[in-house]
Amino acid sequence: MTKSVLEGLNPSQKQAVLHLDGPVLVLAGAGSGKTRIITNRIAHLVNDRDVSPSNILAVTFTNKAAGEMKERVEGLVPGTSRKLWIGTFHSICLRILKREIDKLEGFRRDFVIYDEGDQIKLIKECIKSLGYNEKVMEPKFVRSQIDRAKNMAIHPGDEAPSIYQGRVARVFDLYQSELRRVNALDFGDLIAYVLRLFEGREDVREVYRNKFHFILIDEYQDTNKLQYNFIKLLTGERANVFAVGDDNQSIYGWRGADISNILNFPRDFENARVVKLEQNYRSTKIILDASNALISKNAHKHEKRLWTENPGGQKLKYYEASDERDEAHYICEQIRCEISKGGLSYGDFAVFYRTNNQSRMIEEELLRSGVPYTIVGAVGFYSRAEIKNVLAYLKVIANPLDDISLKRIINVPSRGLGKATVQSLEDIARSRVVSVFKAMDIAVDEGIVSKKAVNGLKNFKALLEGFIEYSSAHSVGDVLRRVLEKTGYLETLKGDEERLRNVGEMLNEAAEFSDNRGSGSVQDFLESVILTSDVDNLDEKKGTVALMTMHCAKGLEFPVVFIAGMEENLFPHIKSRENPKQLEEERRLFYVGLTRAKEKIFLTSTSSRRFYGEEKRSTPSRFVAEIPKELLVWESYNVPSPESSSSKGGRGREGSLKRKWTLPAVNRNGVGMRGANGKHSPKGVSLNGGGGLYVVGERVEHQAFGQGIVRNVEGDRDGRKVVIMFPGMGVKTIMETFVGLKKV
DNA sequence: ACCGATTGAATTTTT
DNA sequence: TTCAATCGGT
Repeated sequence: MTKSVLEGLNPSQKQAVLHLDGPVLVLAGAGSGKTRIITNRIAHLVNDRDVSPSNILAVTFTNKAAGEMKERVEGLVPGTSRKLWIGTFHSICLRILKREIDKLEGFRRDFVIYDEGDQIKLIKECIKSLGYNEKVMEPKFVRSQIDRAKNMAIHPGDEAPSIYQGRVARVFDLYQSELRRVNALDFGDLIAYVLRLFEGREDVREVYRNKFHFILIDEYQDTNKLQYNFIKLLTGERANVFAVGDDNQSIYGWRGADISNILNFPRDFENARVVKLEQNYRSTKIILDASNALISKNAHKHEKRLWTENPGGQKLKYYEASDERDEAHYICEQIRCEISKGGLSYGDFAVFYRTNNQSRMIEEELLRSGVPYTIVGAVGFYSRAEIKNVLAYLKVIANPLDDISLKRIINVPSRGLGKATVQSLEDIARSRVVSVFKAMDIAVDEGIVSKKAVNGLKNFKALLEGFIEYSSAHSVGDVLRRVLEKTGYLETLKGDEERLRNVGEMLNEAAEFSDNRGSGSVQDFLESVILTSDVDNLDEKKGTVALMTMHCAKGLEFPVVFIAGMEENLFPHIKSRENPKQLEEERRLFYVGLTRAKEKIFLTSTSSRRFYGEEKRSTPSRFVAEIPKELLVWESYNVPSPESSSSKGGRGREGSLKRKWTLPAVNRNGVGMRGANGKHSPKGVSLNGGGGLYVVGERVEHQAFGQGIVRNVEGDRDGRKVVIMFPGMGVKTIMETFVGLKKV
């Protein structure tokens, strides 16, 4: 037995690693060392049980996780990682399809993958050509419906109840055949077609069943029906499934993840063994207690209690800012403050938020104070128009049947091929059942379009054919460089620094891709671009503060974590308010955020936030109140030291900002007073202490409003009133003597 | 066919 | 607020 495989593992971990044949569900709480379990188990299989690495399939949630796992396995058993199959469901299925898809009728191996934007464009066309009104049937909505259906393994023709009938189903149907016509697959198809292949071709299925004797799946709580079917079909009788997950971290319900996969595992797989990993090695006791308390508010979960031997640590800090700028500034100051204490570097910090748009202000503030940061995800690099254009060129080069991409670039840069020309091309394509690419020839030969357009079409077609020819013998980097040269696209971007930079960045990436992988074809590059998420590129060793949504944060850990925007209607998000199930998912999301932290957590909210240009009042999230009060410290209003705000370039806007800072911003809660005199108070409590029954910061319970937190005490001793913030219900002012009010 | 200007819609979360 | 789509004039 290889010693290193079991070294330092606790009994449950050992049990999981050593398990023999048959299904296992490892319920691995946050920070319980699940990655280690998976990698060590792989090592154990290979080293001690003579399993060939090529007979092992490991499914991870992100490419990043796959890469890390590969590395760790390689460290344990050198030489194995190359033969292992490790990757996301999507990348694994892509790998299978690239070998097998021509066994499905009407598919070719040189297909491209459509991203969300492509999907929407195609769906829009389908809606139009079916004669539906796209104002009524929103393409975006239809897309999400189709996506959902796919994730639930529903086919267009299926007799499914509800929304999948009727017009959406008709669009779905047409969309699928259009995808096939243009030789493209969407995300869901990657998995769905593998399934179809396995179902329809026993010989193919047997090849993979015989190959993958052992299947390990990480983040099992976030698998959907489609993925479940894939696993089921692949394991067959053998059922050597090793599923690792934590139902408390299921946060992708909206994407079709089916929490019942993990909840029903013991029923789905006969004789399944369940191993619980309940010891947390990541966080301080206080962080763990807070997380446990929070998640206990959820009804649906496996019973599991995380514990730790780690020391207590520091209480969570909560700061209520006046607005986003204040919030961002607070975060900035805290980071600088922690750094100045020594021992930590910028890379040890992460700032999480619910929605991507929240990153703006925080980014600005970090920039202003010179704190290095990395934003993960934001407004996707790949969703910018200039990048999409460049990618569209590559897509057409890889797959000339791709009408959507072709139409996108036909007049970029402008070459006299406008709406009318495109319309005639589409007419030709439809009537003769050919691609738009082909239709260009026909239009030229038969002179169906204007003289000017004929010329433009000729040139454009020749240009593309030149690229295609060139790409057969050159790597993406070269191809892209040539595209930019010959089309003169860069010239049209002149003056727009940012766009130029983006395209330059894209070119770098393509060149790098070619270098790293010897050949690096256009198709390979496109696949990597579309299947690679932003988190995959996050480098913790870079030494920068990481900014990301809590969804992105899954699987990561940081010594110090900030969670911004702890406000009702933002987190929990307004759209998940009505549905208790969705509310529970929001709570799990918060749980994920909290459990990323090793040492310190800062929570922040604002009392007013701008939405689309409009300022809206906001109240603290109910989740804040769900953290036991003895684990939470209310931070007072925290005025920045004079140097820090004035030394940074005093450009126009900042003047007014500074004034904001010197105002006792939130007078009504009394906390602002202390801050205004420049003194930092570690606790924003007990300011009015001594006199009345209630003190600021204290937790109270109202017979009707439930639990709340005292924000201020007003009036004199004859008629003292308490101002209380009830999470989710707002701020109320109540007589101190009211009988329905008591301390908690 | 092209350009600029006006209007309107959008904010969950992502492989 | 910011972006994209649409409109109308040239």
